[in-house]
Amino acid sequence: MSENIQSQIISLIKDSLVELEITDSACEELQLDIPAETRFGDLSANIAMRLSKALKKAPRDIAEGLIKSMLKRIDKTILKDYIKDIKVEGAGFINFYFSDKYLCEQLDLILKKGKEALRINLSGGRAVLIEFVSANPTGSLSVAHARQAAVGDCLANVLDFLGFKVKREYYLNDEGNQINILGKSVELRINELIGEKIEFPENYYQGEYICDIAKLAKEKKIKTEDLGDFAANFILNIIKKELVDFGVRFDTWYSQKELGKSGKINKAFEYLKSKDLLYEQEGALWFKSSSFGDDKDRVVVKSDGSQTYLAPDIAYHDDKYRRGFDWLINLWGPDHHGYINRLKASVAAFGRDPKTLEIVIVQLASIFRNGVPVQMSTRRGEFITLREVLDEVGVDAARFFFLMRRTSSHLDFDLEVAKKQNAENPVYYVQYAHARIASILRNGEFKLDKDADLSLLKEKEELNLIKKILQFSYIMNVCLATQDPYMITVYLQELSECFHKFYDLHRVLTDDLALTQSRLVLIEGVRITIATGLDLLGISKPEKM
RNA sequence: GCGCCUGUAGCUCAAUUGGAUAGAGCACUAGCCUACGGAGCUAGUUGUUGUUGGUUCAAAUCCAACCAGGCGCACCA
Repeated sequence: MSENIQSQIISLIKDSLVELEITDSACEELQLDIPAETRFGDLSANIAMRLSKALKKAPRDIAEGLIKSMLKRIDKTILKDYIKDIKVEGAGFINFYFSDKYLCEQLDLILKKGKEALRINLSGGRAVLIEFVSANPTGSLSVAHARQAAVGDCLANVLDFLGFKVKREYYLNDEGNQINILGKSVELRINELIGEKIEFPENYYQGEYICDIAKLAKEKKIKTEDLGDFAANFILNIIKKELVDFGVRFDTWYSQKELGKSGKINKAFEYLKSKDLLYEQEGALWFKSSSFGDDKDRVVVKSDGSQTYLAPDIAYHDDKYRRGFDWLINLWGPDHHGYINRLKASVAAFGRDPKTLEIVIVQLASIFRNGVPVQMSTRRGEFITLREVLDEVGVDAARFFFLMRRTSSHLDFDLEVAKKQNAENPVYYVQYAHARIASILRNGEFKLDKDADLSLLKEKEELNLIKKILQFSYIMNVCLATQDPYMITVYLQELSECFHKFYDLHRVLTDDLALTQSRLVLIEGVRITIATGLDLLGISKPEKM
């Protein structure tokens, strides 16, 4: 749906409100919705209902008055050719009906400009940094990380499509407690290899991979004090490979160790001290986060002199802004939600608007096999990994399934369903539509003619298909507003359904040359839209299956 | 105890961020191949939206309380 026609309609309504001398706060935020059902038109305004109380008039009467005023003026505007009808329906909705001419022009635009016609710039020139996954380099990526990777990558694609300057970043926790324990875990396994009898503590890393790293470290004669770094580096390379194989790339890998060396943490502390936001108590150094909405103040330097995780994080997020980003998006697992307030407090402490830091909590995914939950235990190192899911169902199905549900909702991922090649599996349903169109376009007889007469498209299914295509930009708006790309998967299933229905009722390739050419244009428009959506999801768009 | 998330058809989930008769798929039943890909389509059945109040012209959606499930609540990361 072009932004243009929406704003045209909104100014038409506004002019009518002025003419009728209606003023109310409700008039300020005029908004158009896409009705749930096509029989209620193509765009709908609820302004009459919202004005009802203030004006002490029935919504339908207000709507009638507005429509009368609009119809009087519409001939002088560009909408004359694009709006077929304006009707009051239901409780007082004002429904706008597109003309066939409008639909044809929009389809024509998509054919001539390709996916560029679907693009709208909503960025306002903003630069956004999306930080996601950021898993500690102490083991393979889990399915929880996998979902974060899929959501973050897709969200970045969407924001990029909408004109934002987007960078993807992985914060690398390459020093501290976890790395020390990792090093000690490897050290113990080496001792075991030498033949010593060991007791392996429960909080050490249990996985088989620790033994593999121990063997390698022993061969390479890595010094004991370097074992942590060696293991972390080794595992990081595994993680990088897993992400590449999942189709997720990062622009920057931000090392915590480097951050520590840079002196930026001390500088951040100095700033906070100058604002009187740090104080000592019981031998520890505290950040006055409660002054900025946190439940209580937080320790940044422990009484033993070491830093908590918050210390580098404060400097890290200050640094993100200093690098020129005006919007930060962090994707976190649900176990970190208690951390949101203190980090936002740190942003506010530097005089920045905490709203420019968006924390997206990505809920967990549960893995099922034929409806039976697959048990996971991170402690024993026996969890299902991204690698296992990829090996079993492939990139396309894995990405689609991780993106199929609202990000804030739990997700049930059934490995057997993801492998099925039928209608139960939505990724195949969508890809099948794309392949089917590609197959028709490949026919040896008719070529795509960009100047086809689109006014021949008159069937209900044909017009519905165009209308569905035009909803694409609306979906983009919702993804931006919610910072959640999942709706693309829902939309693509709906668009594919519209296509399959059309396909079943109407032949594309017929004896009627003109009609054939217009229908070829129609399905190419559908193909471009599906392809654009699949690109955003990071899923292949097969010509054949 | 406090905080966050969730609760919609037998199952998995939608519902255009407060709109019109709450919709899809699976499953079940009955149909559609001398047709561009049947990996598809058509028709039928399925509801006290966890409960009770409140706000609103309008509530699955917002607010309050309660019920049930998940996850947090460190001088761990």
